[in-house]
Amino acid sequence: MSRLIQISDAEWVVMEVLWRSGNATAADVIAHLADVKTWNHRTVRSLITRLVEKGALEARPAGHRYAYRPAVRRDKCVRQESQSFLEKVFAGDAAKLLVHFVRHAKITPQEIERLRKLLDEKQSENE
Amino acid sequence: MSRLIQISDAEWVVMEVLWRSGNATAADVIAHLADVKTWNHRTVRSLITRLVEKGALEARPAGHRYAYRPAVRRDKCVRQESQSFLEKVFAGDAAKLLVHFVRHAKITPQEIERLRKLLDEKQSENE
DNA sequence: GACATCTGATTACGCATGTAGTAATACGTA
DNA sequence: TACGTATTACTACATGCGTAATCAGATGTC
Repeated sequence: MSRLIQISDAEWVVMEVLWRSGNATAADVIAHLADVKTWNHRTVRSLITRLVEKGALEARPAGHRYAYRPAVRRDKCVRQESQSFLEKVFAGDAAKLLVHFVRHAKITPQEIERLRKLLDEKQSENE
Repeated sequence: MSRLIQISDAEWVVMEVLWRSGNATAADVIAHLADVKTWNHRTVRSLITRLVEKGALEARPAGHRYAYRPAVRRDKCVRQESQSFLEKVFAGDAAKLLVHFVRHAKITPQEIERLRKLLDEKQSENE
């Protein structure tokens, strides 16, 4: 029964702050984003409001303002975004996607090693 | 000077047809999509028109109608889409993305083998 | 040649998104 | 207590997107 929540690019940036801090006021979020984005503080508040309407954030009264916190788990949203990207661009074929990123992405030798191990695990699961 | 062209989900489906056939009339595209999508033919024509406006398709007169063909390479669009997805969801960290998909995706043993080889190549490039 | 049909051009329309502005209210400070 | 300030609520507005409809001209068909 898990409703599908679409989180836009700009909203995602806000969610990242909340996923990291777990709990914050609008002012906190605005402060965190000041380094990263040139958004007007009203813009950030609008994004927060929309995220609450969408059910991605939860607003609890805290004094005369709200404390916001995520109402959806990050990993779930990541899976959902990943899935729709996979379907749009690689026709649902994860192997093609992996080939693409292995080819075009910058990866360190350590990361390559890590991936190799993951592939091993994956293979043993299959057996 | 390569302009950034945004191709929406629905438009991408149309582009796939043109990338495959290389050259087609609107009627051809509509026919190809009939199996896959329930779109009204007017919808498909609208999408084609928008793609021409965006510069993603090229329309050449062919008799009393147009023949359309891609004006942008698929691999370039794939890279662009991949890059923005990577940045949105994995903060630009390709290794994290790869870990995610290796973990969550269905991959056959053959594909795992293929990826292993690609990692080998990648590693030797690094040296 | 008359009429149905195909095509492209133009228009529509509601919802999402990026990016705020304004109004109302509560608070803290001089 | 008066006033500037923070906060939320509501409103705005252009653009993009999904999904067509309408209009006008070219074509094929009987």
